[in-house]
Amino acid sequence: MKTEQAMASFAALSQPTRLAAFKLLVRHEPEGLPAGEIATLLDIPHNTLSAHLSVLARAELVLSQRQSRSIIYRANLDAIQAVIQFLVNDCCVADSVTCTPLESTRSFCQPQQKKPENL
Amino acid sequence: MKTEQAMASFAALSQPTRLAAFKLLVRHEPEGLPAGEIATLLDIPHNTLSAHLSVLARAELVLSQRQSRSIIYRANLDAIQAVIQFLVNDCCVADSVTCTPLESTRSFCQPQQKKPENL
DNA sequence: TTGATATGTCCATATTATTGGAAATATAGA
DNA sequence: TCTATATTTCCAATAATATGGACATATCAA
Repeated sequence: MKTEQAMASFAALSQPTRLAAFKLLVRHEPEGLPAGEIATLLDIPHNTLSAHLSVLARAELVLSQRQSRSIIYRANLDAIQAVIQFLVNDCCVADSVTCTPLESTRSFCQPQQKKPENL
Repeated sequence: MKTEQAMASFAALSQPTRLAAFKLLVRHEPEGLPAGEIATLLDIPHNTLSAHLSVLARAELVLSQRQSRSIIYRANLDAIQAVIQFLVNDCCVADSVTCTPLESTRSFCQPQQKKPENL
């Protein structure tokens, strides 16, 4: 993962509404949630949420797909896994520190059930 | 780890100079580096760095200790480990996702040699 | 006590982020 | 087509953050 993308992810997750939205979407994997329902559940105006979702999307932490009139947002678990790997490999590896090899971080977030094909 | 502290950590790491400073300190574990040397190595004014180090310190990502005229900064590996755990447990755990249990993340950043007593 | 060194604090400026009203765009159904 | 619904974009006000010059504080050595 590039440093720029890691920083974009950190910036995205450093804002309360965005962190709440992301966690909400993680809890609603793999179906996702329409933007309007996220706004309702978090009790914030739809246009404010839209701005926050676009920040999350730019950081690639969420994916979206239009479904009829709604736009369904989903957490990008691969991306958050990459952020975790970045922290382990780029921020956590000191001369005097043993880290588990890169491969073993891959086991962190493995979907149990197949993701739907339509995203 | 509290959500507030996790967000403070994300905010701290989302700024290029601060991320560079933190990574530099990780690479210089466990001796740490004086503030002035960090400023020199990153080529930024000492007062600008001082402001950034105080953000990292407020997020508890770095620890400091005065040593004569210098103030030695060190990366707080326990804190970055806690951030990783936060991501795994709070952001990565969806209904359909298996994560390795909390304990196994502890093995990530284990110092090989004893830390010096004076911090 | 004086001078040099190391770092932090104060402050003003510049930049970026957040917020939400109003209008625009996209879709669906009658 | 017209209307309702879902979401985004535009825009302007406000708030937060970043930057670095000037000054303050802390330490040491002579």
